[in-house]
Amino acid sequence: MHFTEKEMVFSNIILAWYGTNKRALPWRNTLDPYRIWLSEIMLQQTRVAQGTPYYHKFISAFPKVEDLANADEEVVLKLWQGLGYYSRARNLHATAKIVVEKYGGTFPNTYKELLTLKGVGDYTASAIASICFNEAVPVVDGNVYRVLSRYYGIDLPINSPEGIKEFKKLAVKAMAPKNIRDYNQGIMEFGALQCTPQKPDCQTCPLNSGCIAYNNDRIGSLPVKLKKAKVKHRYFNYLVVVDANNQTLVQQRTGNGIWQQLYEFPLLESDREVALTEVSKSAPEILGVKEDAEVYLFNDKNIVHKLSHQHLHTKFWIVSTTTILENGVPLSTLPEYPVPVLIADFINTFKI
DNA sequence: AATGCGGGGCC
DNA sequence: GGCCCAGCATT
Repeated sequence: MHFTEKEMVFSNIILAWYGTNKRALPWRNTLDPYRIWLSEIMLQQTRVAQGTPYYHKFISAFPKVEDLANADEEVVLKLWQGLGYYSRARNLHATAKIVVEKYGGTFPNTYKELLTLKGVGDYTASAIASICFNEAVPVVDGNVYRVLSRYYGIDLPINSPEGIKEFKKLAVKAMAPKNIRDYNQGIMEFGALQCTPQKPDCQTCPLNSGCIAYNNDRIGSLPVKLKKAKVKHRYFNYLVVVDANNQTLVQQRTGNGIWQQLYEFPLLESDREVALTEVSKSAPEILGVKEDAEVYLFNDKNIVHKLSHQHLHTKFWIVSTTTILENGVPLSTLPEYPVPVLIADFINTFKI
């Protein structure tokens, strides 16, 4: 292996910077693969500040991987509620079961084997392998893309196949294989705290003299990222039925799309807004209640729930019926179901 | 090679 | 309103 001086300088500065600037995060006091894995899954596309409370909740509820494996999926999803990207929770649960059943409760200890686990891709396998087992594999996350693209002046789009390949190669060259555990965490921490997306602190940056972006006034234009698709607008009409026993109906989302396995009220989706008369006409049949049900709109203005690629224009319709629901659940039990934030917010404000 | 998948914080 | 966040799976 050959190291150029530039790469030695880079990794050494990252290591030195990390030594004096690293935060005391809850998963930094352990090398337990279970805890590292849990933290890494939670932090995928998620800020440390948002993920941290969930890490504590999960460690408290499931101290060992066996505890997680033995839990009901619904309990796992309920604890995950609000963190988003719910496939992570389902894959987390599935992987816990595999680790227990196939690996006897001990996580695999190589990048290659870790990569076979559900929800564990190149980044996460590298993170676990390097942090827990000192395997010399570089992590490439959003922070690393930003730091490398700026320091080395690389303008390949970080979300293009070619860019992903090139940055991975560069990451291999730039890393400190003998101190991979600290180097990997260090470059991410550096990206999170010093070389930030907006207004990086270049004045105090220990890498600024060798930083191509900084020295060519290109900080604001690196990294390069291809634009994503436009947001799609959807119109959700939730039918919140209330029967004479204060019961309502909920259902689990199945199939493809958002919020798989989470609960919601019976949903009437349309390509544009619908009026009270239309809802009044169709609600009884959808819900299986008498025609004389009374329908009124709960939220005067649309609630616009924003996801990355979708804006959900939502109305909650209260359907009051004298019918006693066969499959109804007490309104008081609604807080027990794993639901999307859109539904959780409604439940919190809907008090009869 | 593209697209879908959450929610929140910051500007 | 746009961007980004310790990315992954699917097509």
